[in-house]
Amino acid sequence: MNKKVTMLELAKIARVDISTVSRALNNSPVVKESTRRRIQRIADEIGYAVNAPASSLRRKSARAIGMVIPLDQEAEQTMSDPFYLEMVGAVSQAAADLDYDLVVTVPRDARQVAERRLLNTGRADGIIVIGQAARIERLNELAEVHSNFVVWGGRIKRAKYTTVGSDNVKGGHIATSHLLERGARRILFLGDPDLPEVKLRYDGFLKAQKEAGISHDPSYLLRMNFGGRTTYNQVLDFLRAGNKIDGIFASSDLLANSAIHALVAKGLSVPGDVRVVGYDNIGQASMMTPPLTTVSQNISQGGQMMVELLLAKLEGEKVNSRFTKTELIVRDSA
Amino acid sequence: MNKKVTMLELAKIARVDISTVSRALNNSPVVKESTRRRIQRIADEIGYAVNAPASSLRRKSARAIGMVIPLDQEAEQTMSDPFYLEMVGAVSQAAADLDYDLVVTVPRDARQVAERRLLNTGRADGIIVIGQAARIERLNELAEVHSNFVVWGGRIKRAKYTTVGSDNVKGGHIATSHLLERGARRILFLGDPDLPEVKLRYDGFLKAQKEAGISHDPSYLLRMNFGGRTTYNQVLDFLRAGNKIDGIFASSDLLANSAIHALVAKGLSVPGDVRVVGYDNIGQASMMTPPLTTVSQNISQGGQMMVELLLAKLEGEKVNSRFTKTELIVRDSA
DNA sequence: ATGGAGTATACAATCGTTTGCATTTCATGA
DNA sequence: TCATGAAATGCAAACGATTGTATACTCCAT
Repeated sequence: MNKKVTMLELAKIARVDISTVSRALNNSPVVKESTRRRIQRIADEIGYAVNAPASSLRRKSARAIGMVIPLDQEAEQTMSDPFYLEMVGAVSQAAADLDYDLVVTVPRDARQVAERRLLNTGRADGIIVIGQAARIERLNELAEVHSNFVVWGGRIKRAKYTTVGSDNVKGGHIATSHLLERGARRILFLGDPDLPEVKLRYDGFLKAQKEAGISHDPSYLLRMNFGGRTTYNQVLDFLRAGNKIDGIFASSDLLANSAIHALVAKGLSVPGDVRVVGYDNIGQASMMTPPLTTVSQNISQGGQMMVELLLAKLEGEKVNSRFTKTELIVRDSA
Repeated sequence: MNKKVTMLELAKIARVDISTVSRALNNSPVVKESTRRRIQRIADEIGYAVNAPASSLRRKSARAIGMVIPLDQEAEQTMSDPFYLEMVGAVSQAAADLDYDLVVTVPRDARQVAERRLLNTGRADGIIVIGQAARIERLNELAEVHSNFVVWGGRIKRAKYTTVGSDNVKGGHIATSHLLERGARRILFLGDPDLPEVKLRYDGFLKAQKEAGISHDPSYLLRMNFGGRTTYNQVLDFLRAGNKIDGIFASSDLLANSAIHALVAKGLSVPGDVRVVGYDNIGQASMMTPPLTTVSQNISQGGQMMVELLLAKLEGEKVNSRFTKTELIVRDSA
């Protein structure tokens, strides 16, 4: 049904050797400019496109990068965080700019070794892994065999691989300072400090208050996972217990949204009575109604950095910095 | 750095011909069971994995399906809708189950012909396109050249390709009935009826009210795009203008969330004074605090259906039904 | 004219699998 | 023991591109 044009046919039409066609299409400087253009024109006319598998086989490079999005146990929850899709988009575009395709894998359970498979089968030249959470050891193992992968996530001492992410301590610091500058003194923290990234944000949270000379009540911390299924009730209970707050730093925008709902339900106004700052700057944040003040992770920049770093590694460059920071910005809604 | 084990080496170790190895790994019935197991064991030991490009070249099949997520102009907005990522996850898993990889492309502008490229280069055997919105004509053109693609979206008369999606009219009907059954009489619709899917939901919305003998005031429709950047203010203005409502049917969960914020800001309680129903059942909905009542599209099932349908087409089966419906469920928060 | 330095193109090997066909191995019955 | 068919394995030709090396072609200086 589908006519498969091969390079050989194209060569015949152009009355040159197939090797010349190949060089022409790959912009080799040795082919004369006029021939190159002629060949290119014919290619467009007959709708020829280089066969990827053949090219990959010969080149020993798939011109594709793999992306692994682990979901661990709480598949549903993690999945629903818009952050991930924004990252897929950012990486896809950055890859496309460099003429690479993106092979996405969403391993069902963490035990799978999706990364290894992608690399060993030669389907991808390198891998981008989103999030390390509970997989640090596994990634360390992988690092001993393959070096061509980059991980999105916070900087972790014992990680033996290249990481890209924002400076979470700084992010927590910025968010908290934002609240302090606006007069908040009794700030509640939302998130699970057992998660590495959240822990760092919490550190920044504490640091900012210490610097400002504010004494922080350690009970002003509500542990909850990223999903936020329980956030609403937890916050409500916290308020009902008589705790007074004038600020909330939520470790994700999802949690912030839920928290705002709870505050309003309790008759508090945002940001009148309580100021709320989120984290991530998922695209939704800016349209969240009212817009949410959040710490931006510049996801698009992060995706681009990961792709560039990965390709640099593939080309054998020594990537000296093991950790690269993306920009952080407070997007204020006020 | 990376030792590349080839099938030939594996064959030597196993002291058989490379062709036997190939057949063994592909579970050909002609190789003796004992040899098959022996070869498999050795393969595991030395960590051999079939080289994908070579296999694809020879087989003339990439064992990969492409997924195109068009973002049109309002890239940001569309992108932030969690629906898309859930779909990526669903398709990825369905594909993985059938041993296919997933190549994701997020074309920057709608003018690109990402689908064609993926197919022509042989990088993907078939394509899944998410959303048709403004691209119906382009997809119709594509359909004349390639038949191996499936589109997610509402059923549209002039579409000449295979579509999978939920029954949007029915969905709108279900949502509206849900509100009516609970006593709502003055229901506001949120969404842009210029979008095909939304139009159908609106039709269902009208139909349900007509059946119930409720006269619907056509001014109870706030046009807004999926992004929902303006939803909060639009709803607030609508209320301030003195319009009374006791129900809202939002054509997406994002809009519903914004609407709830606006209602609460106006001093109305949800669902006490106004009942709100969303659409999509993005994972977030159930944890949206308070949980949102929404019409579920069963995204996971939808993704699976698309993959199965696509593979059936690839195998030449005549896919008779041009439109396949996924299940619809009202997830009630009450 | 002719040699030589470039420049442009052609030849042919190769990448790692899969698969049609030929060949060997094996068990079985005569 | 040997022919015989079936079962298991081996041989070799693809698949469609890329690339090192060899050849042909230009153009100019002698």
